[in-house]
Amino acid sequence: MTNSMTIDEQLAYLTKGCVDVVRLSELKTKLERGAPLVVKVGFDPTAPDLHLGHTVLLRKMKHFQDLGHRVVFVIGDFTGLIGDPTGRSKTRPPLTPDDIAANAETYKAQVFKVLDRDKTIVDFNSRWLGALGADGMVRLAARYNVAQMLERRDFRQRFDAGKPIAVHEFLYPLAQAYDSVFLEADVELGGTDQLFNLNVGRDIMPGYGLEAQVVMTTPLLEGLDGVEKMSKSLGNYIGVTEPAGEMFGKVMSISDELMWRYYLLLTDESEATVDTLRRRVSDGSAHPKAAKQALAHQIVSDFHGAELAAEAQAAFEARFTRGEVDVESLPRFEVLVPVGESVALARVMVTAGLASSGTNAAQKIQQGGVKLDQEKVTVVTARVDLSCPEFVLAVGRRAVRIILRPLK
RNA sequence: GGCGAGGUAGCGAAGCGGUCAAACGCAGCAGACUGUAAAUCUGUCGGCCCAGCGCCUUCGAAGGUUCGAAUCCUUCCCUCGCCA
Repeated sequence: MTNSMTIDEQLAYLTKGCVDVVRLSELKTKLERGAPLVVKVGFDPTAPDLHLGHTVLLRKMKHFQDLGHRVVFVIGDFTGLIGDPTGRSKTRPPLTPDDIAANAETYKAQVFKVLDRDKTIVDFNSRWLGALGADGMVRLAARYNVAQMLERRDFRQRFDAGKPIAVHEFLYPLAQAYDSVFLEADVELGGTDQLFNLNVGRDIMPGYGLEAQVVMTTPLLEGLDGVEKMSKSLGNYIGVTEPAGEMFGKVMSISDELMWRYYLLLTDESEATVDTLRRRVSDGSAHPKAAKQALAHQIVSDFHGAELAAEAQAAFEARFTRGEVDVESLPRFEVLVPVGESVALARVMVTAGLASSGTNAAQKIQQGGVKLDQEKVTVVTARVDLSCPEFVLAVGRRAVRIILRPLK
């Protein structure tokens, strides 16, 4: 891949999807030298449960690996003590060394689904920041001034509003910057919210006799809703450890518009390729569903391999396009029924989590959304008993397998 | 500490003595349409069941007035503005 690409092609590949590149000319110069670049990226040591939003950055790291560069994955176990003030003021509970080690392992398990394990160096910044000592820290702090710190919007706003800024918060960007000094980074990558911190590294490196690093940021990926950023707490995410079928289905559920963003940020397709496909869809020569399936296939392949991706696609087609139900794969719920008696279907729906209450269940039945073994249920007061001990209960798009067990 | 405004269902926001389980919007859910979606349209959106136009519990909390209160009175709690 490396050999065949011109410098301009490499630049296009590496900057695809990036929001900031400071500066492009410097990146070009570095690439022209032909030597592998040191590409550094810092990560929080907090418990990582990665979703596709995180992989935008990981994928960018991989792009550098593809071109033969050295990627250093820095786990910020030292900076974790400070707590990054970027993500608003949420105090982090201090992590024990055991926690950090465990989290690092979790990272590795997930991160190497995208990154090339053999080309990735994992390091901990306590290794050099811990060794810096108080005097080293003072000398580091001397290289930056308060006016520079206040360029950061977050600090500026709090300063102007008279809200407290703890002194150690200033140390966070500095410590992160020192990571770049120690590693002699050529490039540092991060999310757009990291731009300030990354630039601090740029600023102080020349003072250590180093060439300033190039700073590149990747955008926040929108979640399944297409509006909010992808996040676990908003429930609009696709986790990297999710089963292939889940993942495929979730990708298929995004809007057509959002699909192009995912194409750009979650695949290795070039911008030109994506644009072409987009044009073909809008002029009708390609089907949007086919395009989205191809996207889902690519994404699922990254995490589960092409074979499972193909299976997921086949299952999706069967389930949604042809309306088949794979009984075996449905979640099962057991319901106890007293011998000789019956149970209201509405109650069963609640037990299986298909309705929030009996009233809610009754409404769904009235609205024609409930099917028992493919038969639409129309009677609100329908009951089930042991004469039919097993059936598929479907409510809207969701279906579960109900198994009745005799009680006593 | 002083003055003012307010607390209504997941959120936003009406209601200000009966016809209020509470308008309306958003979110949610179900149906139609479809490509799985989006958009659109329809319905629904406190709970219980023997499903009637039945019953129970709601409008910051506790008391009170009244045949009857989310709506009036009292006390308390909390939030938000403004002044110190």
